[in-house]
Amino acid sequence: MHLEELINVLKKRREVLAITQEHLAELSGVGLRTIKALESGKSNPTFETLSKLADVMGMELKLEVKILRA
Amino acid sequence: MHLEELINVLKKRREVLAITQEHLAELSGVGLRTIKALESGKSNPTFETLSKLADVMGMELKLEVKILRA
DNA sequence: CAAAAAAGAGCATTAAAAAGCACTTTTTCT
DNA sequence: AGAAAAAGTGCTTTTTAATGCTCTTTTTTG
Repeated sequence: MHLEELINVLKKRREVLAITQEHLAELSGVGLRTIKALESGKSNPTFETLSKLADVMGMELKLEVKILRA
Repeated sequence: MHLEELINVLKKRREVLAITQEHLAELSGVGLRTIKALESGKSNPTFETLSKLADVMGMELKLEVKILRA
């Protein structure tokens, strides 16, 4: 999953939960500025930032060996 | 997946592939110092760093909505 | 066991993530 | 259309990730 894709998943999830960037900032403890930069594709977020956002939106980060396809 | 777990997965994968930190650094373009710090749990890696390492070791990062369990 | 290789750690520098503030643009809603 | 809310941007500061170099410790291997 590339960064753009990950960003889209985050945004979509926030949309589904119907919460604002500001509310997400409060819930997650991640700065609003950081969320804005992230969602608008202007940053290379740290694991911790992604983790905080994922946690509070009921998501999880995974690192897996790729499945081989025929 | 928490950071410690992710680190373990990365280390295990490198072990399976039987490559050294140095070789991984060359393959991935991530600095050796960065890999050492990451694997010894002394950093909060960026998405880009994790992505480079995952790519070259045939792994992938995922962000998913958590599955509800009974 | 001794040598070699690999991993980990200290120190310093550079680049950039995170953060807050204020302002603009876009979207939403009445 | 106009108001209000939300999202995005510029600027700045602080913190820290990433990096390289050197050295120590640990692990592997002959």
